[in-house]
Amino acid sequence: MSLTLENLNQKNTKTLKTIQSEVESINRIALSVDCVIFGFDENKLKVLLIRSDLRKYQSKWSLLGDLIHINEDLDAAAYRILKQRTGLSDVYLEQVHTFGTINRHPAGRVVTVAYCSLINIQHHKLNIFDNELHWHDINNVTELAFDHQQIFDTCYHRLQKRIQEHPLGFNLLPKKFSLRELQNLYEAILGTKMDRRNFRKKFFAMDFLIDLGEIEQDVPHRPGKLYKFNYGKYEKKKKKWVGIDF
Amino acid sequence: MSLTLENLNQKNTKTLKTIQSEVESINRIALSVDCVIFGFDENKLKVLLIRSDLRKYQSKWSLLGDLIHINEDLDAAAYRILKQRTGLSDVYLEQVHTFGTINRHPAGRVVTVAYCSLINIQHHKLNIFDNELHWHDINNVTELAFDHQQIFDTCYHRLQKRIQEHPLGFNLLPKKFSLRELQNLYEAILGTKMDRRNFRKKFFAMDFLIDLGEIEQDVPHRPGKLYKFNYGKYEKKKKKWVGIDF
DNA sequence: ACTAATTTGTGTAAATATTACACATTTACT
DNA sequence: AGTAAATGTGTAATATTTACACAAATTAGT
Repeated sequence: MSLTLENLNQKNTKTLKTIQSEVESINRIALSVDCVIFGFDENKLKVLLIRSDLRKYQSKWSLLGDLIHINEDLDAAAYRILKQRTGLSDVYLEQVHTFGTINRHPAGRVVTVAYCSLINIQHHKLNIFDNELHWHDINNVTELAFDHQQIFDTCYHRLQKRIQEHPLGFNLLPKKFSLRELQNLYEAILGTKMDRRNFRKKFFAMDFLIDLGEIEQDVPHRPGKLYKFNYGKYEKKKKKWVGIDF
Repeated sequence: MSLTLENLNQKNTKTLKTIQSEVESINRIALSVDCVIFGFDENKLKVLLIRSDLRKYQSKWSLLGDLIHINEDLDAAAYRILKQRTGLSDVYLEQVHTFGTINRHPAGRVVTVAYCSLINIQHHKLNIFDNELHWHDINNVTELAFDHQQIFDTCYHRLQKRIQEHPLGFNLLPKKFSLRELQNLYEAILGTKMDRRNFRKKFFAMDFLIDLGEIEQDVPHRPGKLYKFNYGKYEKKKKKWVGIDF
């Protein structure tokens, strides 16, 4: 498109009153939040799904979502919706992306803000099971309702990126974990296999793991040492700078 | 917070009709887009700002924003608003983050979706100058209207990260550029100084620069060679994988 | 108590990437 | 012709990444 008369002639300054009237009337849109909650169990990455609220769509799984209230902070809405749907609190939610194509929702114009989180399934027991809430292996997530597949994919890619740059993974493990568990986690999330010796060398070189002087129990083979993550040291030493790399 | 009776008793399933009525009435919110348009000129990173539409706030600069229409895709709204405010089209906009605290806007509840872009100031001449639209050196961006400082900061950090991982910077340079111009760009955006020899080595090793066999004109010193970026080769060879690093 | 199966724990050499650093060359200007 | 300014280039030291193999610890089965 090129420059049009409409653009040239339009005077963009508006009064507060004009804007107030626009805000109060013609341009209001329903806003929702959808939460993509990742967890890790049995060496598989999982995600929490429910049957859609819309009975019409209950043959498909959907993300945890609801409309946000007009007098509610966006982040607060995300926490409220998560709690309402799952009973979970004390979970850190990160905003990922906002999806706003016109026809994404069958009930009308609804723009949705996607949030995602990573939790330890053992530490965060679900308290509410409405709409068949339960964990799904991410490799079986397919044909979600509405545009939820796209939202899920976006959040999953974000997760893959973030876990390489931040120590998110430790949230998904028991408080005391072995290096094998840590590697299984990375392999599950990144969908790849890694060399065991190099993986260990990498983490030992970072020097953020504390050897607890304990070993795994009840494993049918040589038990591994248990570690915990040194968040304090990480906060002090974390990378300020990376280089140009593409 | 722990589990409450309210949570246990709430039945989360709703009918389509219930949702439709929520979408159509109580929960509608004004949505806006704000654009953070970065450009590069005179070895400085710049950003496009206007005086706020609200006369009351016209002593402060603000981002390019407007309300989105109820029947308009979110991305389309961003492009429309950019065009309306600046006359610019053919500019790639990337969504960055959505800001939704209750009192962020004086005209009422307005949730805003921030988009950002990087353009070559020479290639994209502005056609509209309402509200004193013009380029500001990013080092002089301070005290923006509303929460626009926060939005700007978020977009600037995103830019700093993305330019290290993707070849965005070439959009900001002339079609033919010298390595010094490229380095100035990176130094301006990242706010740092780099070693000239190592910078060159890095880019030559990537092997995405095409030597045009031409040299700079009208420089008061030895002219540098001119290059262009090989987008085709980049698309084929670009990094699929990075490692764990934090 | 022995054996088999499984997984942990460890080291090194080669290749690659990063860093710090200095001087001769080219051009415009006077 | 001389000066000022920026370009273009190389190397040695260090750090990081990669590929790769074998002994030790434990359980389960006999």
